[in-house]
Amino acid sequence: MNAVTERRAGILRLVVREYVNTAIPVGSKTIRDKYELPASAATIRSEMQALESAGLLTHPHTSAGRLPSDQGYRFYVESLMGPAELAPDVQATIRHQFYQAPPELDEWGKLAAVLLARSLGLVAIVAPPRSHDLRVRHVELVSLKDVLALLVVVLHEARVLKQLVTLQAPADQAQLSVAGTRLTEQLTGKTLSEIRTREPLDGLEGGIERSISQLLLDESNRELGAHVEGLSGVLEQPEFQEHSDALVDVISLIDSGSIDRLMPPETLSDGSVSVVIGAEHPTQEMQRCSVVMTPYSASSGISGFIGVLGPTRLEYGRAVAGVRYLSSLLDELMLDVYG
Amino acid sequence: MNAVTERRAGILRLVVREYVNTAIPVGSKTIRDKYELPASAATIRSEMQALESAGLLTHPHTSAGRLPSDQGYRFYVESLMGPAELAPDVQATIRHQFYQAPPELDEWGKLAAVLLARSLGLVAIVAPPRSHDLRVRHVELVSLKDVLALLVVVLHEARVLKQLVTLQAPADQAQLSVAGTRLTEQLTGKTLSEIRTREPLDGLEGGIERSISQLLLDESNRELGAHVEGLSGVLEQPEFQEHSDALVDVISLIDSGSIDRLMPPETLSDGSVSVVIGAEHPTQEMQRCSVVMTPYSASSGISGFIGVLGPTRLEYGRAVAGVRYLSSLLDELMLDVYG
DNA sequence: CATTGGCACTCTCCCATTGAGAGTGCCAAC
DNA sequence: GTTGGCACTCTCAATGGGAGAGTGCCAATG
Repeated sequence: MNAVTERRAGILRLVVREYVNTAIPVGSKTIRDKYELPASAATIRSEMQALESAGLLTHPHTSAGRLPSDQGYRFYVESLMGPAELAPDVQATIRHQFYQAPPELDEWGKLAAVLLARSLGLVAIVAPPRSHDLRVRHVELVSLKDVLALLVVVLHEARVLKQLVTLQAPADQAQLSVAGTRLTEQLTGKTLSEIRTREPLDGLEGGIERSISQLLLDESNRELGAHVEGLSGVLEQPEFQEHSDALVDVISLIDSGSIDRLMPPETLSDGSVSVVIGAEHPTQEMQRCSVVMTPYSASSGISGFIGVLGPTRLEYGRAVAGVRYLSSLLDELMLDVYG
Repeated sequence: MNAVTERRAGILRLVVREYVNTAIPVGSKTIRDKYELPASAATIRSEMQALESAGLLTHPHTSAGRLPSDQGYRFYVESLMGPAELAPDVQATIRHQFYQAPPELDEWGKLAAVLLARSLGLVAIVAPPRSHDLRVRHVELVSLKDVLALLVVVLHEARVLKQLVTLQAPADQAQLSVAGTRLTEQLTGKTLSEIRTREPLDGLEGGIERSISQLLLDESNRELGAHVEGLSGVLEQPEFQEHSDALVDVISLIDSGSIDRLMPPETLSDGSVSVVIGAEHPTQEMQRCSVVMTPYSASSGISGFIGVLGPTRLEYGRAVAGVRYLSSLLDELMLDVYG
């Protein structure tokens, strides 16, 4: 009775396509006229009833067209959507833009977010990876004036941390350079915990060593500076024109920086693109939205992720393709540079 | 006839206060009952008529209460609001928070934006100052692997720039350190234009020198990373619940990063807090909003600015007080550290 | 037995009407 | 100049068709 036959699947696919494009509940007649099915409206109606009793379509009210339920979208994503790949020329264009940009993790992340947001008209979020343990590569001290100096620490993935430090006693640039070299020798390759369990240095270098510990600690606790783009695009979606309360909730989440409630890490499956549809989302305020996301650069430490967010009525195929391609591109770029 | 007498000014002040609190057009009776004026509703009505013919009040429609026009707000801000200062204990609390934060321009900016946005329920924007000419203080090279190295340039205001560079020939850390020292000697205190007019170096150092020029150029062209906070707060304002199109326009501007169209520099008067009300704003999309902002740290180069943005119906007194205090605090902090 | 045309039914959306309420504008009286 | 009174205007919310779209169901058909 409510088994999903070939034809029903075809109709579901058409309903999803049509509804995603128009945002208007789609009726049996529309589908017949527009896609020239070899069946009458009545037949399609009864098929739609079957799809509805299978939980894949819904009714806003008794006499309106059908639209996909969360499970309907789920079925579409799993079985009907087909493989999602960007066209080769699009891939080339995107790749070109990345190789033009300055080779900075932050720049890439921003570019990825902008491209995703623009092309899909959705909110795009790119969170940079965090190294689980920060490893010192180089230490440098620059004298600013009398007892004030700038401490610059270069980490293994070419990240640069800096902090103003106040010295116990005045020191000139020559002394500071020597101290920097000494500290680099002592600390290269060490993590925070390794530095802490060492025999502490004394004098000028001891003070700087403590500053470095503090700096590493601060950095590992710092909230990741995720890139969020495309708010304005999603504002124009009809679903948010009407239920503006839903939108306010989501913007509040974005605004308050609770990225992990927008794109909860637990829904990230093993390295592939995951799709979270409507009520599947663990966060209450997000249950009118869908999220398409994937981790990247999981090679070392905590991986970052890249994803898009929009109303459940979104183009899953294009979203998955875009997210997948950009994540693989980021992986590749990072591998090139940070090895 | 339409001269603004003492009493009329008092009534205007009350209308502004009442309307700012309630967002409901205020009628003659409301004002009389709530503030116990020694005059009847009819008298107040005729006074309000005078204020309206002077262009300070408006009518949404024939039989509704009055609300301030842009010029009404302007008059309020100029003449009725009184001096705007934060209470001393509030000042102390804020100051305390700043001295607890890490001494980083970026951290301060963010904190300022968060505090302003929270306390006023408005969008707060803090744009960091840009040095007109970037002056090199220190150059450092860190070897990453074979021909890949990290170039770190410290500027005069303790800003740190970094860039990955590919060397023409492999070099070990010792060679790179020597090159860094040489470059530091050669370039300390120089600006981009000064570097360019120098006799260029050759070999390894020549390549790095070109990278430094490029890095300085990129940095001076980079759009300033302004902090924007409090979007969600302003979403709840009743004016945006209704005319959500106006909101969309503003969010689009914020989202697209056109900070200078939100808070146009030309409206910044000489170092004091400026208030831009509704249609006074040069940007079309902003003419339903007001902006309260001020520059800070104008001592050297291009100053940053700090400001808030909301519907014209905003608490000008508190906004001016908050913006003024935070800008002076930022000035003070920057003077302490960057002298 | 799946498919089809036909037809009543239901629900939304739009529009006009209505009445209550709030506030004004004006006038005559003080 | 100030006041009370009163008619007037406009919004807002509720009401009630009427048109339109789409369904649900049934009986007829191949």
